[in-house]
Amino acid sequence: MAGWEDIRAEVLSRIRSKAWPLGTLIPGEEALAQEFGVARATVNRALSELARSGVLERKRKAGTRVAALPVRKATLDIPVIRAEVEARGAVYGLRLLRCEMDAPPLPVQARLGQDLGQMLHIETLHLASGRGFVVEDRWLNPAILPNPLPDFAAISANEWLVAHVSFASGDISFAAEAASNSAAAALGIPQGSAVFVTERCTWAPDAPITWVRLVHAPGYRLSTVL
Amino acid sequence: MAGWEDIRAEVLSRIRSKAWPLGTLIPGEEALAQEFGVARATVNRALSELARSGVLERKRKAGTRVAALPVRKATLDIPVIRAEVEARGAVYGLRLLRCEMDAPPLPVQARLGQDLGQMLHIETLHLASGRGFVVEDRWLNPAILPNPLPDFAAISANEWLVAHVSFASGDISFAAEAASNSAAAALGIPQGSAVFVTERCTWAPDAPITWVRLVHAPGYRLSTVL
DNA sequence: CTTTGGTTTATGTGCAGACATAATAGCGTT
DNA sequence: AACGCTATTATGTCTGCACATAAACCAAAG
Repeated sequence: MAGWEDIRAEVLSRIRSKAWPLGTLIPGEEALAQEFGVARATVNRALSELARSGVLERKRKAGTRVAALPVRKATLDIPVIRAEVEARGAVYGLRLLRCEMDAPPLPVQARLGQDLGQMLHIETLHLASGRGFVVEDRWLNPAILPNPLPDFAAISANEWLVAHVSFASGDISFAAEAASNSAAAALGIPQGSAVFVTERCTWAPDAPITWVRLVHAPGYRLSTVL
Repeated sequence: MAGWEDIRAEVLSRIRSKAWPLGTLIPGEEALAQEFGVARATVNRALSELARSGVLERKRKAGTRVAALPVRKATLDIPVIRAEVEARGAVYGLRLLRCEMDAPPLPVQARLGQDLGQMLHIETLHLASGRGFVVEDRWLNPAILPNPLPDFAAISANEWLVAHVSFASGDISFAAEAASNSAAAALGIPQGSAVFVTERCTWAPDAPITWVRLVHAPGYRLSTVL
């Protein structure tokens, strides 16, 4: 019995054994379906998965070819911070450092693509079993926030947002930086330590929602399987 | 005409509008298919995509529910370094710093899960328009390498491997660290600078292939859309 | 020679029906 | 009450067919 996963495995092994070298045009779905004795839809499913993972490149009419420079596609899980802390077996806690209206700095305005005037600025220290885990520096567009606003000292902005504000698109980026004075102080680490920084920007269909910067405590690793 | 993307959009909007709150069990595929006037397969496709992106959780018999704590899933592309450099409009170059058999340090042995004895140790400096871009520190399992080995001063181990060695599984992780003496020297940056580090470990079906550590020059960002 | 437009063709997606599988819920037994 | 078996049920997948669509190719027109 040949399922789509079997087809995928067989195709993969042909690629890896160089029966179908990099860049080759492989047989069409119809031909493969006949060869494997399955329906074309099954072959389609298998090839689509392989294309999604970057092993194949497919174009209508042009056919399917083995990717010349395979680009591995890894999927990262971006959990809510509380879940991340609890997944490590630690007790989650948070401390609200700041929550006020303010004018965002220029880089933030630039990333949001427009000047929204005053925004809600929230800084939160997330704790794992009492130790600083990550500092969250967030700017929120007040115009799109549903009411009532919660007590951000009790529920993190991070978590409240995913539950109460729909988002349409966004981007995320990761970098290494030297810890700033304030972040280092909040995390209790030497100023200038190498820290892992996540920056995220999310948008509702028509307006920006939030820009957030997470400064992780030293030792943080982001990992996934390939 | 309702395609699976329309169904996906409609389901998403119901979730975001709280018509189906977080954690809710949503109607079965059959019911939705009837409501939308499409085949069950079409609903299945839409719901499967949403589950893949972390918005829904599906279990046989248990039904489909809106994820209680939405875990965003972001897909990152892991290109070959040369492609990454060229995508930035820079000219790619490489310099082989070391290529010799040696005993890997304990942490590497640990990550590979076994002591393989002597391994091939390759250090490469990748250049973008003449400037240091990333230092690659790689340990290769000599037992699984196909012959002949190329001239690693002409083609990077990175690139040669994806083209010549099949891989079955692997993991990847990212962290921020202070630059070591040797890495800082190779990249021409102050020792102790915050650098973005990628560590990857790949396996053939039955034996380890390689462990690699990439130290990126300051300013490197890894980004993707959500 | 270049451009335009139709034809061909491989993939993308749809439908209806069927069986497979996993996991729950309920039943009965000990 | 605890355990294990079975029936139920929602999702997962396959088949075979159909039509839609994008893109390459080729031929005709300018």
